Amino acid sequence: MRLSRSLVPTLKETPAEAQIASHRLMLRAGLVRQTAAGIYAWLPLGYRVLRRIEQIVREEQDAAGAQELLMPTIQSADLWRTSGRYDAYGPEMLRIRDRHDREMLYGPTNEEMITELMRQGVHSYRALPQILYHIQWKFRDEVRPRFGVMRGREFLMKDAYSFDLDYHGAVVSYRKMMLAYMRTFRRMGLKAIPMAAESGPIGGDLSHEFIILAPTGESQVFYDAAFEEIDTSAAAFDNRSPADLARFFEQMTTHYAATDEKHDEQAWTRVPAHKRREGRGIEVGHIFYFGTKYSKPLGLTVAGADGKPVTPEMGSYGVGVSRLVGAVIEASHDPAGIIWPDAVAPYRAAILNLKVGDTACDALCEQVYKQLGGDALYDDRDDRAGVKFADADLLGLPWQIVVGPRGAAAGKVELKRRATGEREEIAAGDLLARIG
RNA sequence: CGGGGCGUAGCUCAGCCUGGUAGAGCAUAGCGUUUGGGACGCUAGGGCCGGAGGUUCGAAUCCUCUCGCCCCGACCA
Repeated sequence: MRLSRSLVPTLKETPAEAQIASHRLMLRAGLVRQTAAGIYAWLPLGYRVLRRIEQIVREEQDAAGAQELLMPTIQSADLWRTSGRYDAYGPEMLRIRDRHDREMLYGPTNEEMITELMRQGVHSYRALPQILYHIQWKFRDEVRPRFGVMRGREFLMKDAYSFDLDYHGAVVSYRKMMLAYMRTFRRMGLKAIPMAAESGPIGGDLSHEFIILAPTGESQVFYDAAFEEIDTSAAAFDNRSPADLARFFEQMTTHYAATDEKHDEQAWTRVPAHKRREGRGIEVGHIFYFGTKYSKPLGLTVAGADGKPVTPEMGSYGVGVSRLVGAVIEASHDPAGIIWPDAVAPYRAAILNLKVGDTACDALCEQVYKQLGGDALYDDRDDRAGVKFADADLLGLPWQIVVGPRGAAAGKVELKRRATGEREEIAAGDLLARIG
């Protein structure tokens, strides 16, 4: 992407409304623009990040055996009346009417719809278990949207739903998703800790919030350092093995972890002092088991092995995809700007042409840009070098390739690692090998 | 939904109290000088002062209503 012909409106000054680092940086780096309270347009650079995060979520869902589908944003009120939630949900649900005065709503979640789809298409115990998910925009009419995309009214969410024949099956699905979540967040360079959450009327211990650690997070969190040592890789746990999943779940739930709201001082003192960790956290995921809460009222049954109807046990699993963009920034930035983890960066590198119009500079930049196969943001603006350095730090791509008249003639560039600030001068020909 | 605040140029804001020619910095465009960490000079463009009503000879400024947005609290991926 050539910066001179791109919609990347960077701002030197901070817009007045931005209170937290990620919101400020997303606006300043030209990733998003607010279009209404809690509603954002994703500009080209921000959209690339959103898509990369979405793709990681998708790959880990697929790896867990979940099937992707896509349900609509608009739903009919009748469906929600069947579960009793049309009235129960309250003003947070955006209700609309079409031209025939039919009552519709902009979906805040999809339990009813997925259950109805299963009811229509699945009739035998042989078809279970299944986990289905989609990545779709949701709308929740928050009383007070804030913190940019961290708490927007319209947001992109991955929501998965599991259907099992019995409680034991549901537990396996639950653990499978928990493992997928740990892998998902790790791939984005985030440290996530599952913390026990309110499980609602069903009870039990099957509800966890995933909190990622970030210095500017909303809530104070307390956890056992043992979490940092758990290897969640595919080699450590096979997600097709119930025994592995049980072992994984055991490790995830025996150590202490709680947000300030649920912090238990007595349990905390039982954690060895050198293992106690405190920090700030952001909730980026929530999983829970809720039995037949929706399958029952919506009449979802399958024929069991004995021919008798069985009402499947369900669970649902959410990840705030658009929130993750903000969360990643909260976890990874410095005073100069964003520091994208390699896995989610919109481009691998920024190319800074320090003297546009200089034959050697221009030629070398073009050559490097071509070498990177377009996976670079080429700052070819006819501007002061200072602006380019400042913007490059603000945009936070993993690598900065500085091409100036001094080195260009000799085919040399300066390579800077954004995260560490390390610089080295290398031959342009060695670039690809160096930044792999 | 309770409490507080703000709407003036693309952005940050001054002007309002005490009514009288709509401003600054940054950004943008042109020319020139510049070019290794947010340059300098000159010039130019850009405003229904959120909207409607009222008071007044005259309203960005005073009054009423309205819309939008932000912050604190209760709630949430």
